[in-house]
Amino acid sequence: MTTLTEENYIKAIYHLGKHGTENVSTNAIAQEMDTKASSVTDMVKKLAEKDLVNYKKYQGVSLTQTGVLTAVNIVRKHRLWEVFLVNKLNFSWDEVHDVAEQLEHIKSPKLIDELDAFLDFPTHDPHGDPIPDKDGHFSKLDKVKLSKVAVNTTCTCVGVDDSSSDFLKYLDKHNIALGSKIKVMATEPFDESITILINGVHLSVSKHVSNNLFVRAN
Amino acid sequence: MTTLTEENYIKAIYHLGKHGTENVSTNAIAQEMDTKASSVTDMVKKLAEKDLVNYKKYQGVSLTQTGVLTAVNIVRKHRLWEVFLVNKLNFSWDEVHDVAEQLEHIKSPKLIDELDAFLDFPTHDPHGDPIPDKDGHFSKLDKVKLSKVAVNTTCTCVGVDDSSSDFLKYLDKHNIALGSKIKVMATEPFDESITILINGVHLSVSKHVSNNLFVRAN
DNA sequence: AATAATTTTTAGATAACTCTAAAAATTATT
DNA sequence: AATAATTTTTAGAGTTATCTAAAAATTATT
Repeated sequence: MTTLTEENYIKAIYHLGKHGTENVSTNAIAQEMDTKASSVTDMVKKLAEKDLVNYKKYQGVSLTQTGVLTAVNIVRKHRLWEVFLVNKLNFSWDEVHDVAEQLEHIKSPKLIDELDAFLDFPTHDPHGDPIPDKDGHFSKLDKVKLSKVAVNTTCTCVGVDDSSSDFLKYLDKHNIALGSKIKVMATEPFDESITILINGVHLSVSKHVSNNLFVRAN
Repeated sequence: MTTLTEENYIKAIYHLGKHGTENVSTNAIAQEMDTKASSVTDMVKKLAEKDLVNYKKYQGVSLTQTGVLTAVNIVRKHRLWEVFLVNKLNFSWDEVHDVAEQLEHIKSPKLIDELDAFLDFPTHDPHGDPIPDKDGHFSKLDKVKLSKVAVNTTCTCVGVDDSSSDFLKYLDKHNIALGSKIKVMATEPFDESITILINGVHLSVSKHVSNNLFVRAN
């Protein structure tokens, strides 16, 4: 059994080291977790004894296979709860994080499987990040910035990078929401704005918008 | 802010001492929490310093006003989560407790208010126990055993006392579920069985059944 | 009312996680 | 390659919550 603290360390190592595969430095973890390097060393030793991380003095840490599995499971829980909060409880995209950080540590396999089914097996969270399935596999389709989508392609809005309330208000105003279908009609090399078709309406959006809106191919 | 452990102690005192008003002995708390009396003394001192309990050496503890409020809030969260698990995630009445024990400690006022609304402001949990509202007020209507209901009265099934799978299967078989309307038709003094009307069907149920089924007047 | 039994508290220790300050190792600079 | 700067680890200590064993207070029994 992993404690709450252990889980948070594993999560940090997972996120800092490209899914836990790369070596992560003690200081990087300390910064991410808002703690001291000496505390990290202590905990990393403990995690190494539990076979959750690979650790050699002064060489940094990476996750073992078990460690990755643990991390992916936490990510799965975190993202499913985010979907629940946004889709069912009227949370906005930028309100969910703190609560999901708490909910992700609830231990009950049945709970998370039933939640998954209740939410209709979502593949991505409200920020457009993929939700791993029960076996830890991620959907192949990755989110991309709208600005990278080729002309004449249709895609689905799956998240934002800039989550400032100004930006979210702008999206609201133009009926751009999670799940909206967007077709890229034309690009304007001059100012890098693009014209999109959304809800049957043509709309010109600036470079800032297309760079901060995540979409997924269909 | 209360820690998880503090919250569990407060909950125990609340349940043992008739909503925290009566004095509770150190040993009783120790037994309830599966810990040692000396640990209880230590924690109770800490809670007293935080003004959550009234404590005089060798005299037992009761909850202060703040303590009761804290306890009621935890009860509210616990019971709302139970409703969620049963009504939305296909948990059975007897599977919910352990998970709800974890979920009740999640800290987010918005979460619990939205959950309340999402569940349509339930007044009772799957065991028939009342859910306090935001201000800590309980519904006046209390659950009673079916055996206490007067002939010719209609009531609603709100919970069970015996939650053995045999009993739950029996209820299932006769279409007795949470929310079922039950009218008491006749009582049989001879073996204390009673005849009820449920889903338009007359059914004779034994003393055991009527003593382990909780209902509420309409 | 004195003694026995029980309950509760205190004292001292342990485990998990954290910290500060100093030492050791690594990396960067000249 | 030697020295400086940085990073990482160790050593020792604090906090929270727990425990065992012994002391103190309360309650029950004779």
